[in-house]
Amino acid sequence: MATDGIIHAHLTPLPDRVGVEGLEEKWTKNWDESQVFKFKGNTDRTGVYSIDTPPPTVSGHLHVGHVFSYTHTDVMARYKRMRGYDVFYPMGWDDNGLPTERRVQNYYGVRVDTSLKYDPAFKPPFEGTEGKKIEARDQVPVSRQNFIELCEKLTAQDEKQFEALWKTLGLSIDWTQTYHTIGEHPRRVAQKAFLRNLARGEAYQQEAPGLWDITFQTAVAQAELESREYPGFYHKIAFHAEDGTPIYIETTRPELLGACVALIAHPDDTRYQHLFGKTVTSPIFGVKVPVLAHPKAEMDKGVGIAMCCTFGDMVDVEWWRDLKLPTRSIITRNGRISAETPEWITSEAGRALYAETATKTTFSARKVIVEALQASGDMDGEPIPTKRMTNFYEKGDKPLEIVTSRQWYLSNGGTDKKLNAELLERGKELQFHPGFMRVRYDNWVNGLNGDWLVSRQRFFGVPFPLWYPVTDSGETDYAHPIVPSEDILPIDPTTDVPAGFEESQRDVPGGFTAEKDIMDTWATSSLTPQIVTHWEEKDSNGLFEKTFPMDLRPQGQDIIRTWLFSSVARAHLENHVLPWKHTALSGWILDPDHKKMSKSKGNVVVPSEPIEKFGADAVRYWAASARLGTDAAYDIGQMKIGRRLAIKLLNATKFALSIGREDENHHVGESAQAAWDPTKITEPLDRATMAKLARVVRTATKALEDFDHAKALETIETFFWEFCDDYIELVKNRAYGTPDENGKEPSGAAIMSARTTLGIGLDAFARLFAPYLPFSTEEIWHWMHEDAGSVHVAPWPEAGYYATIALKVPPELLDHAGHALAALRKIKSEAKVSMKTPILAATLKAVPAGIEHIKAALDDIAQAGRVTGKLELAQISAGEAADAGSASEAHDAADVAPIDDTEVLISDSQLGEPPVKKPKK
RNA sequence: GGGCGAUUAGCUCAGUUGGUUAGAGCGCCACGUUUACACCGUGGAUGUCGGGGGUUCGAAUCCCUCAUCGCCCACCA
Repeated sequence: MATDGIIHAHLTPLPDRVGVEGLEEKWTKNWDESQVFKFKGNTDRTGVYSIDTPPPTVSGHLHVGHVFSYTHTDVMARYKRMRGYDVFYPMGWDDNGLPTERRVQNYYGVRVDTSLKYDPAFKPPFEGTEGKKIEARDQVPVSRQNFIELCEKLTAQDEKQFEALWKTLGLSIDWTQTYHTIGEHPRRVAQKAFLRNLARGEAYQQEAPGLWDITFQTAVAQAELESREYPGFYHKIAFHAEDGTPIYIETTRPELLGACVALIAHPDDTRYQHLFGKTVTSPIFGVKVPVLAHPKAEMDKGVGIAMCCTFGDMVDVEWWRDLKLPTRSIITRNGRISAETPEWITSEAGRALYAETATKTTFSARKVIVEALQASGDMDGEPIPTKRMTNFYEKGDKPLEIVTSRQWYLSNGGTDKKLNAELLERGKELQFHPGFMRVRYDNWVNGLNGDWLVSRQRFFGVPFPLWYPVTDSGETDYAHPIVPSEDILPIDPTTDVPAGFEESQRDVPGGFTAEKDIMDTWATSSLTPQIVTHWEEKDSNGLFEKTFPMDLRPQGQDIIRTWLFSSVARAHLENHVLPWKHTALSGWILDPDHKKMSKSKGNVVVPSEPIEKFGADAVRYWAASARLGTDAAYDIGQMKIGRRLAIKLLNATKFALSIGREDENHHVGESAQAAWDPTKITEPLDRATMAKLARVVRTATKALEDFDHAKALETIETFFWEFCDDYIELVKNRAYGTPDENGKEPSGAAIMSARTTLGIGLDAFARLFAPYLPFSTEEIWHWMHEDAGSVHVAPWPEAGYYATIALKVPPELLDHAGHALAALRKIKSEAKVSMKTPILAATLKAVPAGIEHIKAALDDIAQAGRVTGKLELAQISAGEAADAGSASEAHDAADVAPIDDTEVLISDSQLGEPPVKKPKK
């Protein structure tokens, strides 16, 4: 826009008939070529808006829920771009972790073996076996590096597909900034950040009992837990006091009887006071265990006294730690009872029973023990079925066991109260949208019960960049890890050799050995702000300083405890800042029956389907209609409305542009120049329309600043329909220059005023709708501004500009004029005649201000309503009308209707003859 | 058990610091080919604001309570 406020338009030929088909392809190609969404990086941090995009998992398919939340982000990105920000909007792909590992295994028929060397000539045994599982015995072992290469190969195909879909949806991503989480750069960042944590003492290793998944054979972090209902049985079992009295306990896990180290009751429990400090004997096994008191024992649960085993659950761990109990572990890492009979079971009967359970699964072992207890009479009654909540690994399907192992931990405020308080403080600093989502963060941080367990006993992922010395006697010296220098990262310790050693010294006394564990996938994902901004990267070119800390983290509400929290923790420890100012949480997508969409329910909608059917703008409209944090139903109806809106926008713009052309002695279909000079807007109705536009721009802008994209859309959309239904209808004749009933033509100034208002109005709508309907707005933008570049880098409309045009004319003038027209239309609608039917006479009634407004637009109203005779005006007050309505039913129906200040009533109307229908051509 | 959110027309949802007689779209009904739009236009009908209690001149809105739904956390004897 020029400084004189004149909007110069270069009008291109218009189509005879408009449609939304094909716009995605046309403009996606154009945007690719012109690189409108490329981050420029030529301003400082204040001119940049940076977005930490969630990298979708590239295994499998996207579903329509992705479309939903990514559209929310894209609306914001496009809005900020139009506000003049250099928007930094990268896309990542998450291909680090179990889903990808399993997929690559099945697709290529390979599995990782960290003992193998990298083979550059490796060819996988299978290719493209999607869908059918390759049995483990048919999988060929490969080195980690080979596995990563296969993963990159496979995901590259998916990424292409995903990228195409995102582009079709109109996401304004800078595709030159793409990353994937197992890629070299993210691996380097993850390892470097870990080494920094290690150097500062925030990363440490510990041998401790912890939750363990027996299927995946790995330790699991608190954040990856999921409680699920799991069926079990209560067994009432008798221990025996020294005098032989049975002491009954209740347990759901009798198979752990052999691992029992104590019985525990609450210190205040009078029933067991006499037993504290004494020992009891376990049934059959005959092992003596102490009866102890601990406040964590609950008097009203079961019989009030519990068997403490190492380890049945996390409370056992607490008791074991607090009461310094011995470790008597009988469950192995694969979830089976260990083969060797433990030395603490000494009785013959006990050892025989144990041998019977050895190497059995917990399920089978339980059966053996229960039968034995029933036979010996130590079980009271039958097992009572129960459903209890049990911890599962979120990706696993067997309950977690507790085993003791050496693991790496990262401080996250789970043990350090000061850090915990600092992280809570960061949570307060972060602006959550919607705000109530903050409590989920607070709940999580307050409920942490240990540091972040980051090591996983898996093979695919980012390796810990560590080796350990092997002593001369062949022991691994975990206490003195060997670290690489930062400049050689990323490394794989199973194939790379630490400085000062040679490959021949691997795993030999006096040499070194690799840390074979990999990091939790969140250990990489938690660093996406550092990854995308090229923290500490040589090729950064100052990118980090221009983009970090970032502005926005959009993400799902389900991963506040993982992705959001761990990112905050990492940035706090490494950069001493919050990684972003805002976080935007989208809701769930529910199917039309309000069930959450998920693969297992089989109700997932593939996003390409609705995009193809209704158009990308329509699907975006549906997504953008839902506020942040609010669940939304998959709603085809809403998409149809979006499609209708886009088509309406095309048609209204076509009209506004075609009508302006005749003035230039041009016909529709030809190019033309136009200059929409705001000083040419002189008619009160036109000014009122600009006044309302100013108000709409102000409201929409404020809503977008508050991350309320849905409210902004609603505001813009409502006014757009008013603009079409009322304003355009009112000024159509004037804009055409149509003479009135008396043959009087509108003045040139009046014609120009209408045409300019139409032009400036539609120019504004193109820009206001641009974040929501990027394709149709780009189409119309190019109809009116052929050489002006993309609407998506055009400036966002400013309320002040339109307010200046409006001068002091109030927006209510448009409302009154619109309601007056509606009143005239109602006469015809109720008489069931064509809108072309002339009105011979009518009286319009409105509040005094309304009368003034109607007078100011009377010619337009009369002509739009085809009033050929006298149009009278009569003043009423809102109060009068309401009183009249309730006091008497003798009034005209219209008088009884409740009115507000902008309502216009009608009476004494008289219709003429409907026009004769013209025969069809 | 603790917490968060929701409950408004047949459906999907707005409803601001409490303020006249609670709104929109879809769907429904009726009418209308009108030189932007039949992928359309015009007009109309539609409510125990989940229940109960309270504060107030006045409550969809604030407080208490109950119910239902969704989610988060805790609960493994």
